[in-house]
Amino acid sequence: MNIKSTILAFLDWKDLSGYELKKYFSKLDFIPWAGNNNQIYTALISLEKDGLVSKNVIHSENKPLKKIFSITKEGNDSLKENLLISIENPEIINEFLIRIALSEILDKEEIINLIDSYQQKIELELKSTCEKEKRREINPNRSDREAFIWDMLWENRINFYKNELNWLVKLRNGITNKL
Amino acid sequence: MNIKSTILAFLDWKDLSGYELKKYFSKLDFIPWAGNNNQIYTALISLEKDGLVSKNVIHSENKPLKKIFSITKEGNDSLKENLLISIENPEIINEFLIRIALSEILDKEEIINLIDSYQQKIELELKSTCEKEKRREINPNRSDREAFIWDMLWENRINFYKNELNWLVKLRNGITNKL
DNA sequence: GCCTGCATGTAAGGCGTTACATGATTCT
DNA sequence: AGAATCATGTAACGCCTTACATGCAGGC
Repeated sequence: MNIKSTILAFLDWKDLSGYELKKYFSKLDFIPWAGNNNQIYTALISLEKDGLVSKNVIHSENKPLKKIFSITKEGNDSLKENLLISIENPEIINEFLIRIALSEILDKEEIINLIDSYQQKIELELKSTCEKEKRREINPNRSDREAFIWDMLWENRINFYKNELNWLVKLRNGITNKL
Repeated sequence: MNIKSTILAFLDWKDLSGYELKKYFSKLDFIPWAGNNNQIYTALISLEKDGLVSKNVIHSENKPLKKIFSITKEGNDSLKENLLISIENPEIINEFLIRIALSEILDKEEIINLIDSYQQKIELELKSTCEKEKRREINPNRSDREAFIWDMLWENRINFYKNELNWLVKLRNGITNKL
């Protein structure tokens, strides 16, 4: 799944402008290209060139011009194809793990401080994700199945943070008791 | 934590060549720059230029030349500084989540197939990580504390996969019962 | 008067991967 | 004889982020 297929899938839900896509992406935790307009605008140009989306320029009074994109038949075929091929493994880049892996040089207090600040960060993330889940600002909600899947997406992320916090307690206790 | 600090931390453990660093990185799941020699070799050149590491070229008989790098006093200071500043949040890029988020276009069977192939992938990853944990090929083991931390690193990754599998069961059941 | 939001886009650069290139030795 | 491992490095490219650039409208 690259950014182009993701844009196609959103346009399959409803017609959107680059600006709207950017906003949506930044509000959904499971989408990695958060708030990056360069990629979104250039992807849209490329998708249009390939005939996978069509553009409709809207001039409203008292409003800046807006370019609304729609998915085409070819775009739909391309999306379906990309959804079904080659699943990649999840990429977890947790720089905290690298840090404590290499922390032999630090003394006990410094490591405990590191753990505590990471824990605070995760608690904040958990809180923020829970709030987003409650608000559910963006939600296609086209079927029971889709609603269920989107609930499960939030649950996945929330579980991750909760598990991380449990693991941190064990880590902190272990280190406190050593030496 | 960037690749330079990570290299410094390994050299703080023991003197290593670029080739050895590359091998170590590829065997440790928590290090993201797996098996990328370009970055390692160029980082070493840059670290040497900045005086953070020193180089020792070894010509053994019947063996290719080997450039062994050691950490300097300045490198040690830089490492300690970098270990203590600015923790980043974990980055989780799970393209499977994007896929099912956008899967309204697919029929039930196709989604179930997607879930099953992702589950198989995670099971394989879990198995592979468990094997690596048992072997513990790379393990500085300089203190009880460090040994404990490295055990916890493996546990962190293994927990992630197990939680993902539990979540997948719930997801699959939910979708099976819908429609 | 200033900040935020709407709305478009471009430029520069960093980070990371894949592939290329070379050459010796050791294992099968 | 051929494959794998040891060991070094370079080139090209793609992905992604940050910053820059513009302009209007509405709220404080």
